[in-house]
Amino acid sequence: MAKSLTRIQQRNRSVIMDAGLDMFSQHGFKGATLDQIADAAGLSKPNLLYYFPSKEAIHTALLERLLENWLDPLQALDGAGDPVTEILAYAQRKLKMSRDYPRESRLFANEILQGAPRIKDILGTDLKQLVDTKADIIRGWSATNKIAPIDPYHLIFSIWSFTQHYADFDVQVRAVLGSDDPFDGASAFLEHVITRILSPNN
Amino acid sequence: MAKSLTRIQQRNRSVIMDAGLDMFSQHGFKGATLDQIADAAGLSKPNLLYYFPSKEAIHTALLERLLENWLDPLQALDGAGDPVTEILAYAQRKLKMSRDYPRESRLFANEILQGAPRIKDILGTDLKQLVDTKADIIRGWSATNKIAPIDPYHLIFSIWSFTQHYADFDVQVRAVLGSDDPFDGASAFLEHVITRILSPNN
DNA sequence: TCTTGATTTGACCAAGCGGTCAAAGGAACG
DNA sequence: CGTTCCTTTGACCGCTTGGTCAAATCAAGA
Repeated sequence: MAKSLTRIQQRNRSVIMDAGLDMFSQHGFKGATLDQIADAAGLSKPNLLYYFPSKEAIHTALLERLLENWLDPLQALDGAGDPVTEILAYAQRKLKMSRDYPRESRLFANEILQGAPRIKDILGTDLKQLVDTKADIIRGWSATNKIAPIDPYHLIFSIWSFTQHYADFDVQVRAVLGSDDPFDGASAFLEHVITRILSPNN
Repeated sequence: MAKSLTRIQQRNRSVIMDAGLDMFSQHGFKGATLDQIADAAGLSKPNLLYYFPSKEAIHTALLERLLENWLDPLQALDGAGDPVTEILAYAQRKLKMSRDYPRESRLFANEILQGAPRIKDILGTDLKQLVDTKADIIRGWSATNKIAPIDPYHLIFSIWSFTQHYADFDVQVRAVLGSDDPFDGASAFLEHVITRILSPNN
């Protein structure tokens, strides 16, 4: 199926999705126009619609591709590993995603901000199930005193919010810090805070 | 000046701004339409434009009103108070704003996500200056060992991101937690984490 | 070279959009 | 009751937008 695509088709679909990601992540779904996307992709608008049947289709394709990898960092959290190391590594993976894929993060943020009309069901099923599973693991670690007692759900929310903040609120962060790369500082802060919160000595 | 407004003018401007806040915070600037806003306000579109000269004007008025109070919680952080108490109280004030004014938070989030085209200058001046001032205070507390050493900027970012998360990503939070009110849990988490991070015993 | 299917485009369309305007309807006050 | 100013509206306009279509161009194999 996927192999039946021409080289030209592969290239153009890829170029279009990249241009669409630029526009949708920056202007939101309604704010982005097909003309902008076509222009950014270096194609005419009818030509763009030869590869994707509609604006909606581009957006859907982007969202689907995003969701394939969006949960990977949390999925990789290993209940058999060292608790503090695992949670810290998870947070760092998430921060790295904000650094390497800020557009994807903003695409996701736009979708959630608008009430997640296209992925609300996934949030309530796949995402909730995954978080429940990992929260159980963390709760277990707390119960056996391998980490300090803590609410696992809000811990996960705090990791999400903090790491995504550097992608979604990039402009604000750089306005305050003076446009130096904030990620190294964020990474160090993350390590310091998480180890301090979770270390079970008391 | 402001007193020269009729009762009807006051009421309608207020109703329009409320409807505009609903729409802009949910759909973004481009995603919201004058017809939607007029409809939500219970007015005809020309009537709406009798009170505000343009869609842009409604949006600007909302942003200006927002910015009047947006920085208050941080402004109130008192360098003469007890360090941990002050920072914790600041975070709780910020969380309360997410609880009481989620639409304002989302309006702000939309603006920042899109690159802050209308308030970027404020971020680099007023906001930066305020943050610098308060960061100095926090750094001072760290230096004199009244709180544990910590990067004040990323501490502030973490408070922003965590507290605003419950307004901006409300749908996701409720999808995971099952639509129970998340704010009490968030508040307890905040208190626990901040005291633990900042307590200078070591 | 010819044919076939993939690719590209200029011209076009209908709907939705922000915004205008002249005229009608109300409210307050003498 | 009449005047004046505030308020409201239906009809309309020009522009942008997502999307269509027939025709032109191109690529590749027989």
